[in-house]
Order: sequence, then C-alpha cells, then structure tokens
Amino acid sequence: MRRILHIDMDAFFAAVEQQRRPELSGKPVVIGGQGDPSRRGVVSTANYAARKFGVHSGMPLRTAYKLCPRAVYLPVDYETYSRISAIIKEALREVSPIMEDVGIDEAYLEATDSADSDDALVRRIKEGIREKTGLTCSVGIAPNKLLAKIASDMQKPDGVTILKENDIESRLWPLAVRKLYGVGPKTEASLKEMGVETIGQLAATPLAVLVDRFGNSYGSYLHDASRGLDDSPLVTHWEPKSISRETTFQEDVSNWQTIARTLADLAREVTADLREHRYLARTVTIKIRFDDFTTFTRAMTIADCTDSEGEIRKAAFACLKRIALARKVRLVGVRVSGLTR
DNA sequence: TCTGGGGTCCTACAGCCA
DNA sequence: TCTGTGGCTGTAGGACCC
Repeated sequence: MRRILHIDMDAFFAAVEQQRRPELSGKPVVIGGQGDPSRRGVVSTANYAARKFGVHSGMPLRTAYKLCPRAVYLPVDYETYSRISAIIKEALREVSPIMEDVGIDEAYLEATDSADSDDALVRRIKEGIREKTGLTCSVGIAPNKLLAKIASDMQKPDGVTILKENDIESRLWPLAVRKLYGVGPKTEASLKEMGVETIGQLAATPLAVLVDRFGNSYGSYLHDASRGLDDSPLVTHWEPKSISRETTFQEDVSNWQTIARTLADLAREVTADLREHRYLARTVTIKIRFDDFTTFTRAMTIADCTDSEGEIRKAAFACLKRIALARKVRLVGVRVSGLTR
C-alpha cells in the first residue's frame, strides 16, 4: 500500500504578508492584481478573516471590495512568495526526497518506504515549515494523490486528515463532485443535469454512461476517481511545454497601434524567458480576447526552432493579421511551444 | 457588470502521405 | 489507377488547475 502526503499551505500569500507586517494581524487581507481594488484584477488569496465576508480567490477585485471595503488590499509579490516557497520545498525534501512540486503553495510527498509513523511525519513537516518560515500548512495522508489532496482540504487551517481505503464510502461519497480534482464548474453542471451531485452518486453511475457523456478518457477518469482509485506516480522532474505572456488592458482598446505595440512587448518578454531557460521554440500562438470575452487564438509553426525575438515577433504579427479586429480588445497574449534545447 | 496570468491536457478536425 | 484507411502533424477551442 502506498502512502502519499499532500501538503497545502494555509492562505499562503496572505500568511506571508501578515508575517512580515504584524500590523495586519486580525484584519481581513486580500492579495490580488496590483493591490488596487478599483483596477482590473482578481483575488489570488484572501485570509480567513476576509473569507468570512464571502471573498474568495478568482473573484474580481472590484467585487471583493464591494463585499469587504475595509479589507487591506495588497499586490501580489511573486518574488517573495517564490523565495519562501523554495524554503518550504527544501524542508519537505528533508522529510522525503520523492517530492512533487505543485505550484507555489502545494506539494506531494511519497512516504511509502518511510519508517516513520503518520504522526511523526506530520510533526516533522509542520515543525520544519514553522521553524523555517513561521507559517502553517494542512496535511492529507492517503494511499494515492487523489485522496491525499481531498484529505488535506478537509481540515483547514493547520489540520491533518488521514484517509484510508475503507473510508471511501463514509467520507468520500458524501462529498460534492466538485471536490474531485479535475471536476470544474462545467462538469459539475453537466453532472447535475444527470442528477449526480455527490461523489457517491457518481460512483453509482455506470461507466458506459460516463464514457458516452464525457468521452473515453475523462469518463473513465471520473469512474475511477469516484471510487478513490488513482495510480498516478509523483512527478519529480518536469520540463515546460510552453512559455507565454499575456496582459489584460486596464481599459478595452480599439487602437491597432496599441495592440501591435503590446504584442511586440509580449514577444520580447517571451523571448527573454526562452533564452534565460535556454530553449528554442517552433510554434508561436497569439491570443486575442475581445470586450465580450470571446477569445481567439492563431498559431504558426516556423521551419526552424528559434529564440530570435525578430522571428517570434514576425510570426506573432502574421497571426494577428488573421484575426478581424471588429470589436474592442481586452487581452493580448503570446505563447511559444514545441520547445527544444 | 464582472470575469488575471501561467500553465497542462484533451478533443475535433483538416491536410498530407503511405 | 482509383479508393479507402489509418497515422501523423498542425491548428483551434475548451476545461481545468494553482
């Protein structure tokens, strides 16, 4: 039987800010965008005091401000959070060298071959992180990644939850389908139409019905996931498949010059990133989102791999010509893929 | 009226070729 | 030579995650 731990930092961005600015203690804190709730942007993290007002991540900052005008609004400081994240990951690797990094505030650890008890592992993790950063986390322990992640979410903040295979009926099945990794708003709505709202109801749905509705790959995934089945390994090393930059204008733009200049700037940033990490790219894709949120992409694959800013910009402009700019533009993006060394 | 930015993976389809 | 088939590649869009 495998033993997988999922570690999830509690309200990470807000916790970092509160730690370096003790005067924020006890106040609702919202991190997002440029920290100005009158400008475009969304909430990255809200602390628990702000969540009481209904503020949650992904929500537009302007909406958050309406719900909680007295919260302290701060810009996202990725550099600082990344530095602290690296310290946390280092502490986790001391507990088990088999670690999968999942974004800035989460990780999986494989502890199948560890001699330590669950309690001892959790103590080492929590103490290690607290000593090095002063921050708290929640931990889930289970026989696979799928269940470990669900478990870490069950008791927050600063909690520990152990899920065993024989807990599936009593503790997994009553949960909403949305709690399953990979089930978002669209799938939730689609399942609801079928009368499926809990993971238990999903487990009672025949495989053929799920495959018919969601396709072979995703249908089978849902069928297994509802039974708590997941044999996916921890991914300890990974190479990027694409590099991108995009930007949303503060106000929607109709001026072609502004769009073109922004596209050129993004191409330059993507190229700089490409070179910094020593990759070459073959495909350039641009993205245009109009004021009504309709989004178009256009891609172009070039003959030879490149890290030339001129070539990437040229391809981006060739793509731009293929989109009719009949409405105001809200967002412009540039992505390169087909990466090689 | 509002909906960021950086990613991954999947599906569907078209064109090319053996 | 014609037709069908299946694989591969490129493209576009959508869903999802942090």
